[in-house]
Amino acid sequence: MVNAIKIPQFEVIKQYVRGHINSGRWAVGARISSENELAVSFSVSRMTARRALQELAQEGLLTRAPGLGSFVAEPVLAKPSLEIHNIVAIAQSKGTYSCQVLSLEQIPADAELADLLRFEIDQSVYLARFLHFDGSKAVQWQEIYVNPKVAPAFLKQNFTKVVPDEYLEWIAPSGHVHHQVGAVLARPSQRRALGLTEDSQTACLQITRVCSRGSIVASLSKLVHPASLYQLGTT
Amino acid sequence: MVNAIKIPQFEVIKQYVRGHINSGRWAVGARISSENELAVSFSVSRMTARRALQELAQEGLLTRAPGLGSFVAEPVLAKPSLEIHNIVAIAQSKGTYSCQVLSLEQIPADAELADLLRFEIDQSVYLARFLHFDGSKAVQWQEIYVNPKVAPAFLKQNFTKVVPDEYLEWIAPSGHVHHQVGAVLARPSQRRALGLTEDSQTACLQITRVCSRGSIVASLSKLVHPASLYQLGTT
DNA sequence: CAGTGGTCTAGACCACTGG
DNA sequence: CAGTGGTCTAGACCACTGG
Repeated sequence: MVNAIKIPQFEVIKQYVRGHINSGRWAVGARISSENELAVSFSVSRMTARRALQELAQEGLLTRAPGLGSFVAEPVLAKPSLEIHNIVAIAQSKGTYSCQVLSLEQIPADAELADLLRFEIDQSVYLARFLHFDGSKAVQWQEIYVNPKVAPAFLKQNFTKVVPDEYLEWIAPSGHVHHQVGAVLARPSQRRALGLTEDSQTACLQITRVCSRGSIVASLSKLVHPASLYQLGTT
Repeated sequence: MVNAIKIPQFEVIKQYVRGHINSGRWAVGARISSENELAVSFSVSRMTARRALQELAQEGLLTRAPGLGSFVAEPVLAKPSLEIHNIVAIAQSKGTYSCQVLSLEQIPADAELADLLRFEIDQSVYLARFLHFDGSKAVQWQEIYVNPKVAPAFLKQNFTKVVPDEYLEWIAPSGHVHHQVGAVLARPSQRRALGLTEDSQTACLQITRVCSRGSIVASLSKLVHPASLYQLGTT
């Protein structure tokens, strides 16, 4: 006996059921054997058969209903999703991160901004622009609007030592973060900052990030990345 | 007694443990009560206490190890992810979808394409270009390379009646789908097809999608969307 | 060694569904 | 009504970890 790894009984039953579903022997919507039937077939207790079906239900292969039975679930093609990897965090972990402060100011919110931040019009907002580097390469242009009530000392920070987003997360952990991804053309100032020369390079991925807690918006960032440097991927 | 909904015992224990973790009374990494201890404390059987801890472990709040115990897990901030919503499927469900075939051809794979498709160089590949409409508006430009071995009859389909991707999924269900999102500038032909006039509108979101099964690549699509029409979002 | 979590049993009671 | 899944019990044996 080489490598006699013990396979749990509930796993055997799961494989059996999975096999019948994947091969199509049990059609979508069809009722499958009950816990009791499986328990008898496999000579196990009901709790063991139950565990198999339960886990398959949690994996989305089965639907179960008291009084009715277990049914082959509609095959839900795993909805593809993209991880947003933070290019700044990556540079930091490599130790090659640096940040250039382009501007720090306090402005009154115009109508559009007030709407986005759930502010009153003309309420004062911090506006900062940063250029984030990985080594000598500018990888992200950031424009961030900050709620002064959440981070009153924001403009006084030394952003060559503290990453803006980390500072905000530190003093006011955000409950919800909303992301939106789109494509934009680099504006001339952005093009210069990011070192984009040819017209063909000016396509940028823009991530709009809103950090909020409850009904209070803490910050809104626009992150612009040269398309040549930044891609979102999945499998 | 109004609305005396029965709360299962394992749920009570889960709430108890969750409370101690969220409030910080049990620090990250700390060992928590064992199954046996909880069973005694709550006057339940070990299987019930076990279920509570097991489910919390699956939710990522606990780490468990035989012989050692259960520990408060590192709080993993839910990594933000983007759903890729299929603009074509949306138009279909609205009943306003239509498709225009721009080209259908068979070409030999050049070096780059052969690499992407895991093909031999000069092996024959189907290449098709489509323009997908939602009503009278062109919402997606698609360029798709198809493996003739997977879908030999691909070029003979009537794509005003069948969506290319659905046809492929139908005759050869793909095991893995890989997506990549980037920003591109619309090429002149794409700009014309998508009805983009001003230069400022030519920023496009491009999704590269590779469908494969095992080591065989079935198709590779480049989907180009005007940035004004297509955004990816999350919460 | 005593304690941990992982698997498993043979029972039990329950609310619920269909015929 | 008999059957279903949901909850629960009081036992059991196991491989594993630390002291």
